Amino acid sequence: MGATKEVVVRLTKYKNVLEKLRSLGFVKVFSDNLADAVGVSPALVRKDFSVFGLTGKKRAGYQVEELIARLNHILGVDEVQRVIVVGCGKIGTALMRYRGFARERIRVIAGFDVDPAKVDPNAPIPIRDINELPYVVKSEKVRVAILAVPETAAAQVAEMLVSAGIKGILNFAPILLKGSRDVVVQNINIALELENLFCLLRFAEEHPEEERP
Amino acid sequence: MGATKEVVVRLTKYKNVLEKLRSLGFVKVFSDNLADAVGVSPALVRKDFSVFGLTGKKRAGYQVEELIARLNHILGVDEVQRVIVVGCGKIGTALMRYRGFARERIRVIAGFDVDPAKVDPNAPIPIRDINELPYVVKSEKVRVAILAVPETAAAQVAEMLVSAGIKGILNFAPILLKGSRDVVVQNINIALELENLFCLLRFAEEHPEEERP
DNA sequence: TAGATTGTTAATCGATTAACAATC
DNA sequence: TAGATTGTTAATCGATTAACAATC
Repeated sequence: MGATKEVVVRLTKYKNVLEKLRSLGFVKVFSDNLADAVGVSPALVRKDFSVFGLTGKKRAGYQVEELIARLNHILGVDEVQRVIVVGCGKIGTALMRYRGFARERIRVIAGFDVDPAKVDPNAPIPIRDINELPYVVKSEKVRVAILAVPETAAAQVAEMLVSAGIKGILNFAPILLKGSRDVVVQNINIALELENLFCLLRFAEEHPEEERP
Repeated sequence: MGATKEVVVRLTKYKNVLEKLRSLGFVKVFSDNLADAVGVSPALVRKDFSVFGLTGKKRAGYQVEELIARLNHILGVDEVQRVIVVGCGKIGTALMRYRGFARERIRVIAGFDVDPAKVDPNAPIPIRDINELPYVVKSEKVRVAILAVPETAAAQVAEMLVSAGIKGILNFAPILLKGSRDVVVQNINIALELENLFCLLRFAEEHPEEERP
């Protein structure tokens, strides 16, 4: 069994590197090159590929173009991925307009907020009342939501998302949401990441000889 | 050797749970409780604690108050942690005012941008010209920076940060920055997280019997 | 051909867990 | 005391890597 979270994360990284190589005019690539770029061992690159039946040619490496196409297929990003942003505070609004999404074929189709003052159905990316969420999710067949509400509302809104039929949540609220059989959750806790950074820093300073994680 | 990134991440999670338990009036806690809250095994909680010499009492568990104090000390968050935000676009500005930081004793002391129109040294959190960065980092002894510049500028600005003496970078730019002996890097690639989410979702749908990562 | 690189197997490594003696 | 929980050891598990035969 290969499709662990770690493998998926690496496949996505390989793909991103490959796209950069392609834009530089590369036609073929060796496991060695990808390993260096992503920071893993060449053996792991080949192993990851073999799990998904991605093959190369001995001595000739892998075809960049073909590899990208097949990775896109495996990763299911052949087509545009549609998401909604729930909570249009500062973080939410920034995410709605985040430029990095377009390049990855991710499109934010709507934002939602409880505050009537924020609602604006005619904006380029409409902001709608949160009560309309279940209806929109159903009619637009949205499967993934970005959750950017305050901590106090997070658990409750998350439940609402799940019962509306959302299958994946990228959670920016500073609370550890747990996945279930009904929903996959990815938590991004910014303050926690910073805390960890300070902490890793301290350990790095105390034990300068050890290698970096 | 225990202080891997994973252990540090878990210690921070334990601490956050403990703070919530404390606010609920808990005085003692068992490894079992913490394990459930964080989603790991009780044995792992005890192991993590023993690595850092955190001991409890058999049958009486751990003292919440004391445990928090000692975790804070171990994690080095006894005092206020000061950071700067580099790049004051939408994400950067949102991060400068992020409420989640205050609770974790993280303070953004300044923002930096290349755009003179954004510079505002008299704002509550001043925004300064990026050329002043090396000076500010030195005089204010800043060790950690949040990088929120566009992809095209990221590598170059990161180098500038390192030569200015920054020791830790939380990178929001959609580029995989690598750490070195001089700097610890934590990458948060929002688009990549979303892509992974879509992908995990697909695998979860194809293999409904398997457990969640 | 000689040399290089893949695909895969077996070995290694590290992290997690089961289990249990100690003991409150 | 009996029962419960810690702290730790040994076993397990899974992921990574080393190594090498196949072969281009």
